[in-house]
Amino acid sequence: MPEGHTIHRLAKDLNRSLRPGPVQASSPQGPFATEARQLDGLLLERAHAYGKHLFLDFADGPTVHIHLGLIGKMRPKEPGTGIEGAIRLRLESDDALWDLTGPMTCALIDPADVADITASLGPDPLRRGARREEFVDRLGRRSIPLSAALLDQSVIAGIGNVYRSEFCYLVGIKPSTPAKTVRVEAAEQIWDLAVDQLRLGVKLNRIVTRTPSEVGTTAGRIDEDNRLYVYKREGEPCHRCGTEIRLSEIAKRKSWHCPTCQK
DNA sequence: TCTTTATGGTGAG
DNA sequence: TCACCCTAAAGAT
Repeated sequence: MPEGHTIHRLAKDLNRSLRPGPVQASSPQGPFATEARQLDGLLLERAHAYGKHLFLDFADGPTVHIHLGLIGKMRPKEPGTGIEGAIRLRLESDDALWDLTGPMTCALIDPADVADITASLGPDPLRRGARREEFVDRLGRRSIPLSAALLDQSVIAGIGNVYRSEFCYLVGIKPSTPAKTVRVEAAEQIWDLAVDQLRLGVKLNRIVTRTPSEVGTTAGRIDEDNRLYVYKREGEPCHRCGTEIRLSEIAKRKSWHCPTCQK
């Protein structure tokens, strides 16, 4: 479930559980075996995230660049767990074990590569120093639909298909609205939303856009089927006005909105 | 036991 | 614009 919040949360968890190491690295699946051997036994300097990109810096060694893509997962396992599934990279310390499966990217890179990657990205609302004006400016230059621009990682880094629909709903704008016609105040509102929502996403390790009182909890647990306003809810009534939520396709991905609440 | 879907992105034409 | 990459769980039959 990889949008930006997932990757930043991963970086946090990896820092906490694998640092400083030394870290044992292996690639049970095979394709990354040579690279894993290069990492084996090194100290993890730090894990950090930029948008949906995860970087693991090893002391006196390379950086591992991981992008989970649509189906990739990096999951903690109980130390001693056997090999199940197609594990591209396994990282182990004395008391932690992480398995990476199905990543779009898993490669060894150097600092220049890291710079190239981050330079290609728009501001990341989860990073300190990210500038709202930068986002507003980049959004204002795009004639594509707002919902498409929010998916464009060079406009804003870390937003994915869930957040884009939810943000359009929360600001009350139809997803197909050309990005450049969105008022500056609304663009600023979207950025502020992104900062708040992704931070909450990191904290909860899941996307929850509805307010706590709306979501409801059972014994302190979040009601999983009640976390979002529009995503994957086509045909169901809007939580606010009751109108049926509509599904459309924008930028080759599904997009949901309420035709009444979003004009 | 199939087929489909998924919170993503690249490269060729 | 399209084909394609990666994996696993959910849904359909």
